[in-house]
Amino acid sequence: MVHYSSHLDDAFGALSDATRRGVLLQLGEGDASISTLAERFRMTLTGMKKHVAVLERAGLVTTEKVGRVRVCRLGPHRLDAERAWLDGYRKLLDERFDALEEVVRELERKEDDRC
Amino acid sequence: MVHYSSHLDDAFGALSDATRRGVLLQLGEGDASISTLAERFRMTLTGMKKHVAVLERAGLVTTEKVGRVRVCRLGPHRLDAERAWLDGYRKLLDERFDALEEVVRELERKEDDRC
DNA sequence: CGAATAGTGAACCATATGGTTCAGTATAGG
DNA sequence: CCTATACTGAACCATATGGTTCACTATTCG
Repeated sequence: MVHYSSHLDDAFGALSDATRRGVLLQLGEGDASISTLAERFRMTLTGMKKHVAVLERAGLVTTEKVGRVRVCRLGPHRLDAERAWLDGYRKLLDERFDALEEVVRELERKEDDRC
Repeated sequence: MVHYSSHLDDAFGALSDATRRGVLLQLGEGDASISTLAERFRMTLTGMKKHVAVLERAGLVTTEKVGRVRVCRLGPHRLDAERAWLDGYRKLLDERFDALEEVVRELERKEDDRC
């Protein structure tokens, strides 16, 4: 079964791992090589390379091979769409909550009528 | 290898699938049964139940068995921590960008001195 | 040149997703 | 009571994660 992953899928998926979130914060301090990242997160080069690949696919990180070193830096993705989704969801929750409140008020009003 | 998943892991993981995001938006319109959701997203009951289980583990959905129907509704999780993470990341990006600008300005100043 | 360093790729392993089918259980309703 | 409905659980399948080791390549540097 082929899986068509959207931008949101990739980004949220990339953020769903503590190591990858840590790598992003680390790269915020400055560019780093695979080795540096691997050492800091106590992992093999190969393991870290896979994480970087996931981040790269999501557009969160770009890499460039300089000599024998692969330099990793933060990519252009600012997670705007993801933030927008969360905002929309919060608005939805608020509306839903308001609707429930309305129902409660309605019930209370009827209750008052009965008395 | 035991995997200790954090709250952020679970939430971002739950959001990394279009069907699950759709289910959340759908539940924003009102509570729904597994059958209703399965039909709307053209999936078997079993498949939908698994998605709901993931959303439930993330605290985004709560369910209640009423007779033979399992009613799904939006849970208490407002994704505040996830939004905060995205905000922090954006701030990090801005700071990093500012730092790069500073470097560029510095280089330009030296260039001017040389001339 | 030769050795140490940095990365790469294949292979392997365990678990989680994202689905399915199929066989069962529980309940609503005539 | 009987049947249709709604869900549940086990089993299965393919792919993605999250790791590892090991063999290999490419580069730097003395």
